[in-house]
Amino acid sequence: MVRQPSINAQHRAPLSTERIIEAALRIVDGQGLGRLTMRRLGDSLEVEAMAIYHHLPRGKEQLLDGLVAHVASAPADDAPSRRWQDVLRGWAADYRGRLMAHAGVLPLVVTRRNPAALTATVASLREVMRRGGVAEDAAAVAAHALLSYVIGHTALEVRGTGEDGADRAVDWDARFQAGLDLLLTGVR
Amino acid sequence: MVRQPSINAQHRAPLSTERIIEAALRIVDGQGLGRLTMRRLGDSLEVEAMAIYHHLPRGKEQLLDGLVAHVASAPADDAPSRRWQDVLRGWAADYRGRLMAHAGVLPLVVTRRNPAALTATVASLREVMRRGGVAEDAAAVAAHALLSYVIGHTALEVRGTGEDGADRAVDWDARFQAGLDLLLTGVR
DNA sequence: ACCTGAACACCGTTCAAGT
DNA sequence: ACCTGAACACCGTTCAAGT
Repeated sequence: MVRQPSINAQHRAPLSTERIIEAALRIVDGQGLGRLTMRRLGDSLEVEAMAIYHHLPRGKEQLLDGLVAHVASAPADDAPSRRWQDVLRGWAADYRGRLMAHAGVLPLVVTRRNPAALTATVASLREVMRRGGVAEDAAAVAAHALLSYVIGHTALEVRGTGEDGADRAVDWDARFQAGLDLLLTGVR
Repeated sequence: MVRQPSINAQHRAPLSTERIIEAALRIVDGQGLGRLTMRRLGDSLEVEAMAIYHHLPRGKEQLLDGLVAHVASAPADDAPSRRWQDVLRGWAADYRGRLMAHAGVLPLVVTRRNPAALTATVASLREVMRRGGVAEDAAAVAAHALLSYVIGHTALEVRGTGEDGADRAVDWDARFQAGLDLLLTGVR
């Protein structure tokens, strides 16, 4: 008889860092960070948990770093035709949406020691302002303040921190925009 | 023979929620959030881990909520003699110091569903501005933006996200102040 | 090279029992 | 009322082994 490859291994996309991160993100988004487990992650990839270590030798640490990199690294794309204020407003809206869509990784974004992702993002903001004619120092300050604001706002929004008294609900979209304007109008 | 109380139980301060939270904070500050364990916490209180459940029936969830409440609930104290801008500047400096001193709980502050602590804080900021003559809506927006900025900034600072290029180090104090001014000068 | 299976040292939490 | 001890179901990770 001709040898048959095992059914399990057949036509199964081979494991890759990319696929692992995506599966992990799916678990975090769907069930929360607390349920992201090496064993559960293995299950969802139809593989034993230990197979993951072949692709991520540093284990769960590396997995979490990968999630941060995947979510938090989103530089502004500078279109020369638009005013820098509008470019930053567009970026801020996108970034907020991104963080809200993956709220489970927010605690990781906030404390993982993974400079690369956020540093690239903050650098892109600074560059947008520089090209728009903002002075070096002011651009550096505003870039940091802007990213800080967006991250902090998302943290408050995701927790629903904001009843004005007890009954009046918060219009998060409006509040986000208003706070953003507060910041941007100060920049020269 | 007269009965002797057991040596272990003698002259030992009885367990209390307060003492448990403080011990937990000591572990988080000294060793990091990842090393906060019910068993280790028990050890540091010279008690079996399971004794903690008598005071915190909801277990570790309740413990983490307690840490957030302890660290994140720090309203501004309004001194009528000072300008509201200076009151907020003082509060911001304190709050930043507080979060930096307990950086390990930052991920909890950012995502735990515990409105009370942050809501009280944001309400106090709004009140300071209201009494300073800022309009209702503007005060609500600015209060949220201010807390968002301070939390976000601390998150970036604690991670050291900010090399301007590769070599130039960031003066976090100066940057924090400058970003704060950016925000406050926009408020009327 | 890539994955598995068994094993180890640890978790959070329950439950019955002690005082 | 307050704490203990044993137990349970789960973790992350190692290591030798399979193909």
